[in-house]
Amino acid sequence: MESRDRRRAATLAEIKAAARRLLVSGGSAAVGLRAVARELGLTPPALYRYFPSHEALIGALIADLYDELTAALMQLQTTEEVPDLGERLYLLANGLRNWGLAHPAEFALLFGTAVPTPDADDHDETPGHQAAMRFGAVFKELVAQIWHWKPFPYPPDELLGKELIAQLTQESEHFQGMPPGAIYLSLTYWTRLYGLICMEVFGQLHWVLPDAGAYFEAQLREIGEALGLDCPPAD
Amino acid sequence: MESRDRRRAATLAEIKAAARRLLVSGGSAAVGLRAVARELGLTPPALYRYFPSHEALIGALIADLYDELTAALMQLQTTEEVPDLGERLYLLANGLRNWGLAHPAEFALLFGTAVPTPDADDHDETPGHQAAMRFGAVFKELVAQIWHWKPFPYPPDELLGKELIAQLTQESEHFQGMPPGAIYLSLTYWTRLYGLICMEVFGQLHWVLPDAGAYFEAQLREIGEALGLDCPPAD
DNA sequence: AGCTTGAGTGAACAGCGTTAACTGTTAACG
DNA sequence: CGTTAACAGTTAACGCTGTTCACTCAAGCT
Repeated sequence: MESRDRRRAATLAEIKAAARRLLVSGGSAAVGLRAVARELGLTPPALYRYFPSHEALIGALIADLYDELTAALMQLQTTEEVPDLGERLYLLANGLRNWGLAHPAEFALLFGTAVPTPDADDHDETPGHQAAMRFGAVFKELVAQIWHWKPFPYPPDELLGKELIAQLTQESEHFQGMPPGAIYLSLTYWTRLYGLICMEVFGQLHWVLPDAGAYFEAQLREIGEALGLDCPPAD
Repeated sequence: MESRDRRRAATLAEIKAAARRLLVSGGSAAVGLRAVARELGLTPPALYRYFPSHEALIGALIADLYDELTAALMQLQTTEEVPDLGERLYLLANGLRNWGLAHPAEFALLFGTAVPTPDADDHDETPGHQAAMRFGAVFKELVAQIWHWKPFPYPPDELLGKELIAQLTQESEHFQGMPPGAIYLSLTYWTRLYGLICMEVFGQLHWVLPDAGAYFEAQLREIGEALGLDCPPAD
């Protein structure tokens, strides 16, 4: 005798499972309210008992995917107990890339063209945004750990400019007290990694590199060395 | 007495103008066949005299925007006659960023989530893709000019790895005979610039930097120096 | 047992891209 | 000059979308 709440939770999970199935097979455009309902043998209005709108359904799916990705990356760090934090970062970076390559549709939903809408006042308190923050924290915390474990040399303040230093100093508390120059390098790592993976997954590197694997490796070595981590050689 | 062809060309231009107006005011989702027709005081099927489908209309709009961006960047290089090629690259990079920040909706249409569809066989011979190639050539040619003007030091082959060197060597003819290491650095420049601008325009940097201008400047200096260009100091 | 809650349905609305058949106007040709 | 063919544009309709409202019916709680 399934309790009513359990039944509800079960169908809710089925809905999101069907939504994801459609996402994988046909891209984000294929995950429509009616299509999801069709997948479950329900009529479209039935889904409104579970989500207030189509957008909310997509939002929940996004949040789930973020959490799944976050969990996968955290597990990647902890299963094989790697003491070297630099190697952990390497695993993390490759984990994100592999996830993106293995799940391009999901990746596109999470990281493709996020905020073109300039509606400022509604602070993103959506579950998707919060899950994105949790995801970002994985990298942020590991980089901060690396800094406190083996502080890496960072560019002198004169090179970054007063204004940037001021902005980065303001973020110091969110980076566990790292100095602005170190935050700059961390941000550079994230920026380059993110851009690289997006370009590869979205196929914007095909015109010059059919297989960007080797390029990614080289870039990863470069930005790893910038953080004072000794990386494995190329060949 | 307007010739028939002229009238046709005029309405065709009006259609694309209306489409762009809708794009700017409401994002790419607002650019619908019926909305465009409404904007011109026409009925939706009338547009099928000018475009075989909604997708084709969007494609033409994309091609136009690419060409406009390309023209703006090329003009930026030639109006003020700057002999220093490094400064030209700097102007180009800033020009692309400024265009993206000034026209976020258009930028998103061009560079947001381009190729999630894994349909391989239909070689992209669409006007949009061709215009994108023309756009990319602007950067590619300038970087090649810089190389032949003042060859910059590039990482030794051992650092990049045999496979990457092999891939880059294959692209040497498309880069005016540049050695693989130099192509690698050029690619790095483009990759970092592109990723940086996308992240800023799409608002994925807001959570750490409300105004990414100073960060962009610093990054530009960094990648410029990697190409042997002496950049203006920070403050 | 009776009342309430809630999941699900059917019908409907507005909007979307697209097609077919049809109406004028306009340019071209014998 | 008059005929004809091409062409811009319309109306009506199809199937699709997200969404709302009124309704049914079974399960749960008191």
